[in-house]
Amino acid sequence: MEFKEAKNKFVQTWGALGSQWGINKTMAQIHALLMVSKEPLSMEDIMEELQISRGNASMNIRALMDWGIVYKEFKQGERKEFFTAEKDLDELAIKIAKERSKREIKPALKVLKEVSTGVEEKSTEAKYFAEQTDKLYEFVLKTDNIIEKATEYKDNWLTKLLMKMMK
Amino acid sequence: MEFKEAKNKFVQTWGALGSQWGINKTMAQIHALLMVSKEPLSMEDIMEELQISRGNASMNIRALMDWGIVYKEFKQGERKEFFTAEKDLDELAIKIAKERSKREIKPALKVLKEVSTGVEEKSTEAKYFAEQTDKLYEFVLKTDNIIEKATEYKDNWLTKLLMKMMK
DNA sequence: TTAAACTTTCAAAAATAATTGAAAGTTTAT
DNA sequence: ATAAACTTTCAATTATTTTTGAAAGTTTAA
Repeated sequence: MEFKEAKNKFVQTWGALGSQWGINKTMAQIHALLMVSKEPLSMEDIMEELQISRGNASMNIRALMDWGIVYKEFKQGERKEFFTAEKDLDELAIKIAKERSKREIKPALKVLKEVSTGVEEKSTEAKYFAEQTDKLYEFVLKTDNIIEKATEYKDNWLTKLLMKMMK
Repeated sequence: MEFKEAKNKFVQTWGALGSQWGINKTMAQIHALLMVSKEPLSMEDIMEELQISRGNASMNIRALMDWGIVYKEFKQGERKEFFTAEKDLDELAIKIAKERSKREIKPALKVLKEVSTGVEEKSTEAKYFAEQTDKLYEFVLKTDNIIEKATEYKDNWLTKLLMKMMK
């Protein structure tokens, strides 16, 4: 397999995986590209390599930086900005987990709490609803807590998590 | 808060959460609705409650059944089909995890393996690419294995996983 | 201060995904 | 075998999301 071909296949696959997980395809592709690039890339490089517009590149790079998984770099004597990906995979996983927890899980938990406790009605149906949403609340909360604990440790987090839970 | 209002809020929230995780909104809403319904619902019920077409209901119910998290039920003397959600949350999580692993992670792993080992070229760039994709492969594989182990246990899976890993 | 080099913004366009609804298909009862 | 009751399919439509590209904004150098 040609290097170029392999790189393209990787970038496409990572992009498709991103889509399936609610992440914009281009965003995932830029990330993929930066993951396998030894040297930081400029916006031009990225536009060129992925065949995308300047606006698209700009917006998605910004989104990746907001997630804290892509960094801006400056090169000696160069005016333009360069970008690199967070390449420590544990760190990457932690950042993504934390961000998704903050943006999606926490708000959902808030709503679950509200609806599970906020209904006065005492019909069988309403009681069942409260029961189920409460269970869901507890479950999601538990899951989120595990993620939170796990991300307190950077290296070998699972082992360390186990240690703490066992003591 | 009115029961109806709360139910609606829950269904909408669950639907939005689904979208953010790459799951069709209606699919997530149907699932949400069934989660809080004590009695099985018919396709009519679902169409009515979510204000969606018959085709939409049919396709998304089928998808939920393919995921193994919604079941068909038959009622005494009734001709039409009724549906219920898997309400055991551990079981639900396991099914979702397994299905996503099978559909998305496993195929991605295959590609990662291919591209990380398939490039002959010996340039610095190509070597770096192979290195990075290999690391990614190992990481995703490790993560997928943890999920796999975790889902071997239905109840209190984490504790049991720990036991096994500790021995 | 000016202008070149570069980045961001955002309305419009394009691409993608979800939804509809009616026809075709299936099952059940008689 | 027929028809009523119900479900599925899928081409066309609609809604949503992404992308473009040019104008506006920013920074740097001289």
